[in-house]
Amino acid sequence: MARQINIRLVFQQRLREARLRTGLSQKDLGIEAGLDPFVASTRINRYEVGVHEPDLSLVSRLAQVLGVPTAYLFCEDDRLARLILAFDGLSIAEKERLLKSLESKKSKRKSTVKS
Amino acid sequence: MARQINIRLVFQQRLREARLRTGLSQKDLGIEAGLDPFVASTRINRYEVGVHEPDLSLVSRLAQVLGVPTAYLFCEDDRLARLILAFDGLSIAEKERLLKSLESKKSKRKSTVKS
DNA sequence: ACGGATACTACGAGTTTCGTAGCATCTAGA
DNA sequence: TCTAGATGCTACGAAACTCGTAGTATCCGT
Repeated sequence: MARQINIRLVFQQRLREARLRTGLSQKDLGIEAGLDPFVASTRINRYEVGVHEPDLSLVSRLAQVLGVPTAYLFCEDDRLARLILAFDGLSIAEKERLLKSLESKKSKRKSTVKS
Repeated sequence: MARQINIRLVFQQRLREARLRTGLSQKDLGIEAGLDPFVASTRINRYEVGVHEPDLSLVSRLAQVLGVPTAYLFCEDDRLARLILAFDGLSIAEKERLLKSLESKKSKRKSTVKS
C-alpha cells in the first residue's frame, strides 16, 4: 500500500545523477572504477538503464569514484539522500555532536510519521 | 590506502545485526520477506555468512522487514549508520528542519576530514 | 535421550551477468 | 557537407553466479 518502491530504479537514478554531477562519461566512470576500458561503457550503461545489477564490490568502487557513500546509491527517500551528502561534509567532531543530539532526544517522540 | 573496506562484509554484518535486533530467526526473516518457507533459512544464512549476494529487490524487502532503510545495510561507517536510524525516527518537519540547517552551512567548512 | 529449532554447507540445475560486436545520435572540424 | 570521434545503448552466446535440494552439526527444553 504505502511503499512499494522499486529499489532497482532508485539505484539507476542515483547512479546516473551522481555521475552527471561529476561530469564523467559512462565509459570513464567505469574505467576509474577499475573496469577494462573496452567494456566500461557497456557495463555502466546497463547499470544506469537497469538491464543488469552490479555486484557489491563494484557498487562500492563506483561510489568511491563518484564521491558518495555506498549507502547513498540505495536511498529511496530524497531527504535521506540529502542527509547523507550533507553529513559526509561534516568534520568528525560535528558528526559526533549531531549524533549525540539526535540520539538523546529519541524515544521522546512517538514518531507519528506516516511516510 | 586509507579505505579498502569490504562492502560485502559490511552488508553481512548490518544484516545480521539488524535481524538480531528484531529477534527474528534467519528462517523467519526470509519468510516475512516473501521467500518460500522451505528455502528461507538456507538463503538468509548464505547472505549473512557471505556465500552469496541477494539481488536488490530482496535486499529492499529484507530492509522493510527489519525496519531500516535499505541504505542502512550498506553503511561502511558506523556514524552514518547511526545517523540513518536516528533520522528515520524523526517527523517530516524535524527532518526538513535538520536538512535546512545542515545544508545552509555547507561550503563553510572545507572538510579537512581524513576519515 | 529425544524432538524441535537454529545455523550452516556441498552439489548440480537454473538464472543472471559478462564480453563481444555491433547500431544510432550528436558535435566539432576540415 | 562529409567525416571522425565521443557518447549512449543493445542482442547474442559464453561464462559466472545464485538457487533449490538434501543434508550435517549444535544447542535447548522436556
